[in-house]
Amino acid sequence: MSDVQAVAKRTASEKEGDERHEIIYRAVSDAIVEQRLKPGARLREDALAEVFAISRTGIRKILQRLALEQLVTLTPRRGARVTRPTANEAKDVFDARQLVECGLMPEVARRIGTKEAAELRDMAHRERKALREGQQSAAIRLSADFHVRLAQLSGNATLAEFVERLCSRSSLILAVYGHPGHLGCESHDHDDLIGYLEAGNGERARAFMSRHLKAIEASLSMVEEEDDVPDLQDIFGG
Amino acid sequence: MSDVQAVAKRTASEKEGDERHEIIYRAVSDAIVEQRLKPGARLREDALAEVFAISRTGIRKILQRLALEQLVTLTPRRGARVTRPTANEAKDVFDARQLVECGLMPEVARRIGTKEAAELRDMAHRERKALREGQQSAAIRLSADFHVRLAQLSGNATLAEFVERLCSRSSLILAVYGHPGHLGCESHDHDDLIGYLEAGNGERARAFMSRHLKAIEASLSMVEEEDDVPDLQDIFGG
DNA sequence: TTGGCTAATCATGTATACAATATTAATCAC
DNA sequence: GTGATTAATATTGTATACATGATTAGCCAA
Repeated sequence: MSDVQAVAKRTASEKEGDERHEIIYRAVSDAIVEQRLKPGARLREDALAEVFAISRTGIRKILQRLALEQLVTLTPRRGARVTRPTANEAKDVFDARQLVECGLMPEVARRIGTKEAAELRDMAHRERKALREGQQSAAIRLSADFHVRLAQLSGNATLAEFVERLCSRSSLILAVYGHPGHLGCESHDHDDLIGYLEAGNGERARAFMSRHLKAIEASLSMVEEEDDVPDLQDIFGG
Repeated sequence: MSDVQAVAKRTASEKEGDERHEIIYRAVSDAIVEQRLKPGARLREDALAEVFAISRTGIRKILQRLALEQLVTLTPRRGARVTRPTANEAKDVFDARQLVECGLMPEVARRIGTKEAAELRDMAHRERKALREGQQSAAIRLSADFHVRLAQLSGNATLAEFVERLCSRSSLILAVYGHPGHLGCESHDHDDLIGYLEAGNGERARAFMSRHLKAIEASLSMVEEEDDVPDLQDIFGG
């Protein structure tokens, strides 16, 4: 039995039965966000059902949830694949982040305390460490978690959940359009941001977050790779 | 069979088979948004399965989708009910609308054309008509649709979908905390807004939308009714 | 009547069986 | 060898059966 199975079963017996689904959902979701499952990867129901030792019924429920969060794409009778975001979707996601994440900064600056700031600093620290040590997946996750935690500090659960979705999708976007090895967020950006927030300077934090997000978006190479019916004439010079 | 034929056939079958679920989903979703199904109403799987003549499997899929959109609340082993939003959730939803809908106005003002403005005017017109004629459900739907259509005009599908969710939840909030007969949106607000947008005055539109949303929120009576263990001493004067 | 116990009923959670469809492999004609 | 046609295989879609847990009803005792 794999680790994932063991964890799922143990927790199931300890907690209530419904918790198992949540764990499996997180396992798949994490794998996608951390880019261990890459965009375009096929997710067969049977295979997942075997890996997690539950029936296809439970897997389908989880796949549908992931589909509504736009992490996987469900094509009727052709199954599930990890979503490959289009250039348009990427633009929408980053525009949305500009509007929401920047808009939240003043409120976060008002609410943040020394404890929360310390927690954020710790996350930023671990992110840099993961980057230095070449732990790509951990770094990606910590970067996304940082932005989500920030949004949660606004106290608005609805907006925080929305930001969480946007960050997950951003991870997919980076996987498709980002340069390998280059994570979206610059090393010290997050630390600088915490400084402005802790100083209560909401407007400064807002402006910095705006630049931060623009920098990430600018680092992408937005070329739609057309993997269906490539024009050979065009490629090999007709 | 050629590729083109295969694609054509697949697309055809998609429209047939999967469309039924979508129709049923809309039927339930509409009933909730239009307040024909009121917050707290029980949604039994068997009953729904019988009404729509499909098996419980399909119903569960739909209920789970509605649960993720927070229109229904799924309690393990106790089934589904139309969500009864808390006061906190209501505040979060309207704060989110302030941030997002207002933030979109400048872009909408830039993009709106005469055709789009006419469409919006027609919706506003039909909304007023429905209100006059006492068609509560129709008025609620048209009001929500107006806000959603507006968000769609921004060109950002991600944000538009988010606004759609917020408007659906707002309908639930109005059902619980609103005064009966008094719809959230004032009669001529929507028309005024279109005027600002068509004039290309994004900032004016933004400010107006802000006041508009604040007015709706202010019209609510935010008293959490405790339906479990009501204090009889308190109620009947101890 | 109130309180607590047990049994019966009902509703949901899960797995599995079967049907429908897509994909792949094999065959044949040109 | 290329292309088309058919057979096979694989994979998802749907319904149903059974298990599990919740609610209600009935009963008896205090």
